[in-house]
Order: sequence, then C-alpha cells, then structure tokens
Amino acid sequence: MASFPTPKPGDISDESPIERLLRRLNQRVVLDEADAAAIRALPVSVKQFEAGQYLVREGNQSRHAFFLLEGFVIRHKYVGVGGRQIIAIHMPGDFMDIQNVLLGHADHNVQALRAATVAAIEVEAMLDLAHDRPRIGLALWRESLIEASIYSEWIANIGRRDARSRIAHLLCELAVRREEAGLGSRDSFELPMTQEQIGDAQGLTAVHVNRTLKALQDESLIHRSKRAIQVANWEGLREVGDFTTGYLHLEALPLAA
Amino acid sequence: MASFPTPKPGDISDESPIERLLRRLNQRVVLDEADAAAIRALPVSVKQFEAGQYLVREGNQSRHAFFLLEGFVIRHKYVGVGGRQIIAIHMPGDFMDIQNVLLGHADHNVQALRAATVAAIEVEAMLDLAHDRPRIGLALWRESLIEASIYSEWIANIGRRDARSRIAHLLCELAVRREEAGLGSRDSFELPMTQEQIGDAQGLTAVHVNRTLKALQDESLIHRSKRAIQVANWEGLREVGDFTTGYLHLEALPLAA
DNA sequence: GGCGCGCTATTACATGGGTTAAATTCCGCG
DNA sequence: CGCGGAATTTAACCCATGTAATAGCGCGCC
Repeated sequence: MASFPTPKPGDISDESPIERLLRRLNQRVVLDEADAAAIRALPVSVKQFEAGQYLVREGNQSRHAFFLLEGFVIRHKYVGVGGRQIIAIHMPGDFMDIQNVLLGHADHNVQALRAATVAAIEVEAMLDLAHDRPRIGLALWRESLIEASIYSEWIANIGRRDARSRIAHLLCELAVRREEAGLGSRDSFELPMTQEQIGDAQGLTAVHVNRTLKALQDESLIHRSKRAIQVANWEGLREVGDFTTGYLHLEALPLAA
Repeated sequence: MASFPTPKPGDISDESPIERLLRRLNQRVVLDEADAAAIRALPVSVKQFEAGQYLVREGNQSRHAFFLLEGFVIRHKYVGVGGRQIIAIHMPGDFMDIQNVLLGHADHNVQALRAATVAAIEVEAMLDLAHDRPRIGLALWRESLIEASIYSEWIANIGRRDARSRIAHLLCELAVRREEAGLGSRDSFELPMTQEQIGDAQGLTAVHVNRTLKALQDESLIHRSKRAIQVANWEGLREVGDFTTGYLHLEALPLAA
C-alpha cells in the first residue's frame, strides 16, 4: 500500500514515535518517499504526562499538536452549570489537537486519563509540512474530517438515544477503534474511564451509568470485572447501540499516490 | 486584508457565486492572486432545491461539495428508534459537505429547509485545487476545523445543558453566525426552522421546545411573532445559554500570505 | 372566501434519568 | 497487612422532559 517500506507489523510499540505517526498519516492518504522523508525530519519531542494532568487548557494558545503513543487522553469542556462534557476520547495512535495548527486558541481542555506518553510537534512545523507537502496536508485534513464525523455521531448518540443505547454505542466504538489501532480484540478490553467519566462523555450521571452497565450485564450483552469488559454478545450489543462503523471511515481513501 | 481586490461590501447577493465562495475562503486563510485565479476557474454549477428536498442521502457516494447561496440547509442522521438528529444548520455563505472531498461516503443526509440555491463543485476539482494550491488546501482544512469546533460545542450543549440553556444557546449561535455572514442584525431575525426541527437539533421534543420558547419569552429575553425572533435582552440570553463566541473562531488566522 | 394542512399551543399524565446519601469494594501506599 | 481515599453499587425519592391528545391558527390554493 505505502510506497515506502511498511514497518513490520506485530509489535507496534517497537516502532519509533515518528514511524508510528507516519504510518497513521499514510493510512489516511497514501504518501510517497519524499513525504515520508519530510515527516521523518520533523522535530518531535516525546513527553510524559501523569494521570489527571492537563496537556492543554481552554483559552490558551496552544503551540503544539500531539500524537498519542501510550495511555488514554480525553478532550473536554466545562459547561456553565452542569459540570463538564467530554467531547473526545483518544487512544494510542490518535492525533490530538491538530486543529491548533490552524485555529488561534484552544476551545477545550486536553487531559491525560492515566499516565500518557505523547509526541509533541510545534504547530509551525506542522503548518509548514502541510503547506509544502500537499499530500500530507490532505492526510491531516482527512484526519480532521474523520474526527468531525465522530463528533457528529456523538451528537446523534447523546441527542437521540437513551442511556442504554448510548452506552452500548460507546462500548462498540471504543472496541472497534481499539481493534483498528491494533491494540487488541474488540471482544475483551479494559475500559479506560471511570463511570463518572463515562457519564461526562455521554451526558449522564455516574449513578445512571452504573445502573445501565449493570443492565447490559444482566442482559448478558457484556460481562464485567473491575474495569475489564468482555463483550459476550457482539451482535446484540451492536444492535442495542444502533452502531455501525460507517462514521469511523475505516476504509482507505480511493486516491492514487 | 486580501491581496486581490475585495468585492464591494454591502449588497452581498450582487456578487457572483464564485466571488462569494472566494471571499469565504479568503476569510479562512488569506489567499494570493494565483489562488484567486484558480478558484475563479473552478467549474461551478448553480442548482435550485425545493423546501424539503434532499441534496445528499446517507450512504450515497456524494460527488459534490456545496456552497450555500440562498436559503437554509440542514444535515441530519436517522437514529434507530428516536427519530432523527440534526447535526448542523447551514446559512448562506457556508460550505456544506466538503468532507466528501476526502471521505468515501456520506454518513448523513443533507436537506433543504426551504427553497435553497447552492453552488455545486465536483469533488475531483476541489481535491485538485486543495492539492495544487496549498493555501487553498489550508483554507478548506480550516473551514472543516471550525465546523468540527461547532460540533463539539453542540455535544456540550446537548450533553450538559438543560432545555432552557440549550435553546438560548442555539438562538445565540444562529444570531451571531447570521450577523457574521452579513445577513442582518443579531437582534432580530427569522427562525428558519419549525419547533419540531429545533427539537431535532437539540435532542428535545417539539412540545418541550414550545414550552421553552414560551418561557424565554415570559422572561422577556426574547419576543416572538410567528417565526420572527427579537432578542430583547442579548446579555441575558447569552448568559442563560452559557454562550461565548470562542468556538466559532471568528478571528482571522494570524498567518501571513 | 373557505377548505385543508401543517405548524403552534396547551393540558394531563407518564417516565427516564437526576439527586442524595450511605454502604461496599478496590487499590495504592506505608 | 492495614489504612485511607477513590470508585462502585444500591436505594429512595423527585423532577425535567417525554407522550398523547386536542384545539387553534395561518396560509396557500381552488
């Protein structure tokens, strides 16, 4: 697929940060050797964040785009009364806040859910790259478009599905994205969030998330022990969550190199 | 600001479709004469749609990006049970479905709310333009990022605000976007949607939208007659809706031409 | 100028999910 | 191993919003 050597599949974390980043972009739009060379020349600094630590705070002018290497990171907004709303959940292999490249200020917070390792790239370097290497520009644009597509599905999820569907939908999404990112099977995984955080993501309270997870378990759609989730009946869960993968745009772009 | 002659301000609809489109992009990222010439060379076809007519249906492979010239257009998804969710409301001067340029299939419907005039551009032409003229690529990317930012605010609105705040927020957003688009004052405008459609946009029922609009009127925040809305107390409405303009990213990008 | 239809308005009643609070389990740390 | 704080679980109660039904209104159309 790629016109430059694909890194050995299998042990992902053996790859260098920049190779993982390159692989992700190449998955969005197929790149050529010169593009790959330009990406490999990017100045990247790898940073560690502790659980709970903020990478970016709302209103700040953020100077970096991030690529998540390990751990889980959320993006959220504080809302006048009602607490906060989580607007996105990121897992290793995701870009985060590439919008900083073209938007003047962050309109939300970015926070590590647990210890996280990220690659940080200066926005100027990113901008130059997108400008000078048009296919990389397209890949970044496409990355943003897929993220927007996920947002719009969340709007539908929160706006028009009841708690049971909503949570089933979230579990399906996390499972499929995990699997796509090569982080393991969709049938068994560890929930990276507390029930309160799930509530913040789905517009529910922690109490009701608890009730709902229990209900899904009582229906034998899932099994739980601690934070470990086993999907006992994938097709049933998918149906309850009214979940389809279309909005994740997993298919490759039919666009020749 | 623009390095090519800015069209006369004032009577917007006198401008040709392509000039309006150019002006919008130039507002996102400042373009040069060569960029402007490339845009002016775009093959654009102007199309009319009747109220209720679909421009794009979910699942179809859409061959066009659109630029709205007159009327109002919504994008929405059907949800398993609970009806539909409106995910975006477009007014003249908005791009619609530029994601079709880089995503294989539409994951939502696009429908005219009332009679609408749109400029349609083939996705291939758009893609070539974004690739060959990098600053135009950046402008389109930025356009998509702002749209995504609006999505994320809607997630917060629907997820964490009660009906009163939600509807106040929507009114503020529509008012400000109207004003920014040069369509009139934020203090007095016509709601382009029925109460049922407002409900579909905010995850509420038509009945409750009606109750809530009445409540806002009883508080003297707005006045209504038919679909005409007058904002009687902008600051009050803004506060109830917990509305700020940050997420609309109205400021110009600090990026030299 | 009145018929029909879609939208708005309003009421009565039902319920999903919020709130509060307290008990229980989990887990990191000394 | 045992302590303390955080997360989960459960229960009782309540309210914001949904549901259903019906009436009123406005406007295009014959």
